[in-house]
Amino acid sequence: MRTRSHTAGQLREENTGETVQLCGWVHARREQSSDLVFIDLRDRYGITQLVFDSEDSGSALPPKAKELHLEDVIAIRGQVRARDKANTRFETGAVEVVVTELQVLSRTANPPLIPSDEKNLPSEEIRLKHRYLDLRRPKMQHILRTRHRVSKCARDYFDDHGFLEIETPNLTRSTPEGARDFLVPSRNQAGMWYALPQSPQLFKQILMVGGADRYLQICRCFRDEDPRADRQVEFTQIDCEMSFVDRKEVLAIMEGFARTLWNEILGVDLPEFDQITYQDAMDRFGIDRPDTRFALELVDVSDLCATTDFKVFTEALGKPRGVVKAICVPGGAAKLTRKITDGYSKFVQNFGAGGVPVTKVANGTLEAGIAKFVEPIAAQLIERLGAQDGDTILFGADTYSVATKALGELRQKVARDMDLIDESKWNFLWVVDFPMFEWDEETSRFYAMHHPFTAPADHELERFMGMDPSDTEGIESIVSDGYDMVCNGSEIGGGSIRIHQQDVQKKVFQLLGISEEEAKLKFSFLLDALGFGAPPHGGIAFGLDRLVMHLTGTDNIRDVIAFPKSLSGADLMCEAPNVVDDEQLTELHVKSTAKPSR
RNA sequence: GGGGCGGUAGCUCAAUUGGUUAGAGUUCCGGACUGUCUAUCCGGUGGUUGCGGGUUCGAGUCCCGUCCGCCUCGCCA
Repeated sequence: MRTRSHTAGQLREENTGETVQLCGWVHARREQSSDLVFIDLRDRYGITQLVFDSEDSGSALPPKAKELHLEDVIAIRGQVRARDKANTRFETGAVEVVVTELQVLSRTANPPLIPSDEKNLPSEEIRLKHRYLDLRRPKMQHILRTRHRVSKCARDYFDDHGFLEIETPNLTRSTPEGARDFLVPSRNQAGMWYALPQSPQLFKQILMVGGADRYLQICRCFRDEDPRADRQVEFTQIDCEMSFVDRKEVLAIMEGFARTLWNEILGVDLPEFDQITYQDAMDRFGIDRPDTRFALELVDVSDLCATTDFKVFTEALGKPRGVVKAICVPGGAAKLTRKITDGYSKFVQNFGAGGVPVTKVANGTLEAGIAKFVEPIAAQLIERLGAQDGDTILFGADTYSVATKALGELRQKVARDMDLIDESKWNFLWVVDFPMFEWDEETSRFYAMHHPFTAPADHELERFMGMDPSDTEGIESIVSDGYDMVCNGSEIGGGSIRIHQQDVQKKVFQLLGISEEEAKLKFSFLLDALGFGAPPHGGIAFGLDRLVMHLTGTDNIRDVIAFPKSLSGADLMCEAPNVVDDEQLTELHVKSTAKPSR
């Protein structure tokens, strides 16, 4: 007995009287007496109650049932019977199966994780180590199923729109820029290395040159950087690219995908996505992926504060690109205690700011905190912020980038503290008009904000091609044709219209300080391809893991990956990474320089 | 690489100011009970307090080091 006639989620009242055969795990055991035992049988499809009853079956089955442990694997034969009182927790709750035959297919040791115990979820360390037990939990089964449905929805939607699914290599070459690569030594070519792809970016562009026209791939990407709650070293993209399109057309297709997905999985009809420019997002929200489920917008009050004698403000405004910005927190006076706002000062220090000057609105003017310093501009501040009695005003004063970033992060923290986030909302938006380049202080050079293959916006092309590499202000101001899809403050997709002209691509390399020789050495395949008739093209990559996180309501990326890695990049179940034999290393022409400590 | 939190029974947690034999729930083991719903009731087993040092009459508790997990800054074109 190792096959089944039905799954554990299948039986209904109309099956009453049928003789059935079921297989699965012992989810719960309720021993009513030595002659009456209930077992909840679980498989991927659901849970069915089994009854072992000596009166009904006339057999000695109940004593055998008593020997069953949670998570034993069993097969049973029995008769479906309607129940007097249905159990509404299970889809099969209207019936039960009176067992006449029982076979234990597999015993279990005392498990460190009990899938039916929803109250005492073991530590994540144990969940990861015994992943096969964790995956049995109904919640994890739901996530796995949702992830499958998202992949299927992507394939169906893009197939409907003419996209071809095409695979690209996982063993590829390392290219400069971007994240740290995972490397694979070559056996055949001593001293040479493959790199695992950070994304199939160049391959998908070359597929466009190859005439694929519309491409889709659900592909694994690898970036050897420290993980976060929403980031893994190994993650999955829904990667798309289209030929002969402009930004408008790409956004329409991709927005259509997100809308289809949310409808398919959640039954939610999303409204048309808002668009916001990068500059606007930074000015108003202090972040390039604003969460618009709440207001608390950043307001520039530099001009007002310049007239005060408050040293924190005047010193900030004396810096290059110095600003003073403020957030008005409605009703903050009652909830944001001195202790909390002191904590905010500490919080923003994580982002390089000195602290958070605070004041409150009362009786139509400002009181407490830095009120005495801003007294002369109190009326104007209140008016510009639209503040009312009982509000708290939080300031950020520093260079534009520091003040903006600190207040942007603070804005989100305050929203959580004040419970201002409506969790039922789905606020999607496109962030557009990113800068092409970003200055890096440490290395004193420009980097591509998105990646070096992003095209300048159409109206910028002439200015871009004439740009002098020494004109840092000019370079910084060039707007690209890149875009991000943002959902509730989380970036779920990003892409751009790509460069399809060789001379434009060469100009990007020039402005990035990549010499012609280096460009030829590292990117000749791309430059060559662009020289043989490349169609205008653009695309996007969605973070599949993050989409599933949103659709299943988890804030932990490990929950949506069957076999995820810990923060140190370890697979706690199979214990990767691990040592290898010396012979393997020799064959690969590799010698470790690690100290033999462990 | 930096900052923070955590590691005590198979699992989830507790243990006062450093002080008696490290407790409870659950799993597991044994028993009672014929309609349970993660059943209930009675009894029992179960501990290298992550690991290594140190301080002390005495350390789960304090100190130093180290490993692991989580959150986070840097990083993530």
